[in-house]
Amino acid sequence: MSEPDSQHGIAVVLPDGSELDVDADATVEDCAYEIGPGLGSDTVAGKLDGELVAKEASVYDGVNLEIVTDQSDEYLDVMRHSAAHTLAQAVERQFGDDVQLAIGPPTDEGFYYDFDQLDVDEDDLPDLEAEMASIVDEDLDIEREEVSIAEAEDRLADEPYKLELLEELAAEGETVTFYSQGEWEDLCAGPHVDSTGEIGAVKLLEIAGAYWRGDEDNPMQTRIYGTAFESETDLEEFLERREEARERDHRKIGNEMNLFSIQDVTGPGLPLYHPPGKTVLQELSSFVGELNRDAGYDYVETPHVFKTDLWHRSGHYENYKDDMFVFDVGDDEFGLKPMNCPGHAAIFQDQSWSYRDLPIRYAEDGKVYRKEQRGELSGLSRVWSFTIDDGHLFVRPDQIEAEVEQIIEMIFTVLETFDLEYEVALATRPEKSVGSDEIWERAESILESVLEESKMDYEVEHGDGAFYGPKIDFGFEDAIGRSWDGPTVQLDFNMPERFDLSYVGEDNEAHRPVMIHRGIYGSYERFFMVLIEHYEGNFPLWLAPEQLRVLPISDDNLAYAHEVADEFGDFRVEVDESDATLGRKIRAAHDDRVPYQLIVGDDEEADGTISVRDRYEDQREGVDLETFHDHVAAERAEKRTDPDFLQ
RNA sequence: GCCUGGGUAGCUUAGCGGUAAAGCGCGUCCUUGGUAAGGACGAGAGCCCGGGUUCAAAUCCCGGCCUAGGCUCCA
Repeated sequence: MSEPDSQHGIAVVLPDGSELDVDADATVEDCAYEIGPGLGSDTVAGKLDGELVAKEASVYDGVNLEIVTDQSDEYLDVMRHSAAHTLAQAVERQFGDDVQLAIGPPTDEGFYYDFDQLDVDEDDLPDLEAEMASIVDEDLDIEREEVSIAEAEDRLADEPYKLELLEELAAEGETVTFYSQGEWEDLCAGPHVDSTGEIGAVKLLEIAGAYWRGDEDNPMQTRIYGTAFESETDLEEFLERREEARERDHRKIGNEMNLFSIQDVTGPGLPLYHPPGKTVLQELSSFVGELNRDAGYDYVETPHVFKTDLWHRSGHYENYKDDMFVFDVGDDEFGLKPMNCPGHAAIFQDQSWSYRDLPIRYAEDGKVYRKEQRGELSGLSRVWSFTIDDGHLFVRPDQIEAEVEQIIEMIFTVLETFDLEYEVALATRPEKSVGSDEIWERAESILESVLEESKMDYEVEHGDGAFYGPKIDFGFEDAIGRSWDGPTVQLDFNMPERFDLSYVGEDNEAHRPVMIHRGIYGSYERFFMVLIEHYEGNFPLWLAPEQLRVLPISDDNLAYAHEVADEFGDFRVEVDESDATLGRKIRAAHDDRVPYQLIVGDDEEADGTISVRDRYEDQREGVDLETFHDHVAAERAEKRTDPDFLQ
């Protein structure tokens, strides 16, 4: 930092890297006015070293300052925060002061406010929206006020949750800030817009329960979700996008395409795969099977049920029992497997190994069972029974790096094949963990260097690793924006200890191998969900349950239609034999998301050709059977995303 | 598990105290039709389950099950 010009002045750093000299007691707003009066009057809030603050906040020497105006990306957050306040004000106007306030922040998509002692249901939302609209119409000034802790306690006497927050704030400083609008005020760090009139189009979306501070032992509060935009048009666009996302929901498409069902009689979270769905899963399995074979994996198979002796040994019984299905058979206790690793460790342990044998790589499409909380179950994304494309490697410490690299490469191959978007996180040592400092450090630095080499963006989640080792997680988002874990690579120093795994080293001594857990898809269920939503059910040819459909124009062409189908016998092909018009048959094929339709009428029959139509409504007539066969065979083999014969 | 919605025909939904509806799909027939819904007729519903209120319950009340969206955890 350069020395400020005036003796009592300080310098702040602007986004373009230039420095601005201001008085030592300057606020964000003062700085803005210093830059220009237009910017000064437009200032809504500021960002100090990336943290959103009120425009009244003081700046300090050397801070990176960004001015937030109604043109900034952050403006929506500020405005939504004010909308959350307005919601709370509307609630207290309609339900009285006995309602207790918790917190009300903006979120990625809108805002929420948590209340206690509030009995509200969805029928009340329109009234609350109307009340909010009238608060917006009243154009109440939103005023910021710094208040001593003592006075704040006084003002918040009947707000127990606010008092709890205040206790923590008291440890940080002498004063806190209040924001008021009209008759209503709230303990709040801000920032906010200047008046309720600046809040644009508001919509309340949902009521949900939420534990105070997310802790199950705390009281459950009533959370009202809403969103706000600057204009009605923006709001309508948002609602439309939300509706479109629902159209992509894998549960809806799964039902339409007869991929799977989850039925009351069979139990929750236990999906049944119908023939079309199983077809896709088999294709996925053989794809990863090829990768596994190329990478030197050996397939193994383990039962779904083991005596709990195994789970005691692995530590699952002690740490994971609540999530396991456990039952007695005679005098013995058994459990459905929640993970495949103990079974694989048991296979490894069953013989002696030389350092020359390692790495040993076991693979299994292993079905596991986890007793998740009922309220968490959802479609294929969270189920009780699911199949992991599991792999467990038993490696020497010096082999970790090469193996992790190979796994990451396999994961990339898969993600690129499907053209998926994902996020990557490196999870490091948690407080409670097993293994020496030395091996943790080595393991973490290996994972980190592999990530660095791969040149992908990733986040480090400190302390988020498993107790038995660090891991790299790949995450996906579903149609409605929730994120889910997919591919994963985990190092494990614990299981080898528990199973007393060893190999004989060059020195003729027993050594402890390191175990690597990895899933390329993660779970088939979740990956299937991601794919269904990613493609909106329009699977690439190689995955499509029905790849080709022959549509005869009239019954007279039925025999020829079957001849054509026979020519494509190495594909999943059907003939539409229904008594429907051609238009109807085309419509049905589109609805069923068949990649290619082969239309055959008298013309085609006469010269032994087909008319090829794809899911984009493009069509070519008089296509030679062999030409088309060569094309689709290549399209399938190369796992191309879109049917491209006509493109 | 907890909070707030929802559960009516194979699917999507209407009905919300008084004889169970519609569209799609399905079946039969007519039609043999050249590019995203040809026509007629028909079958198909313990209105999620159990209790209660009522002359009368799909509808109101209570309990359960399932489901959607949240909260904590996880592939």
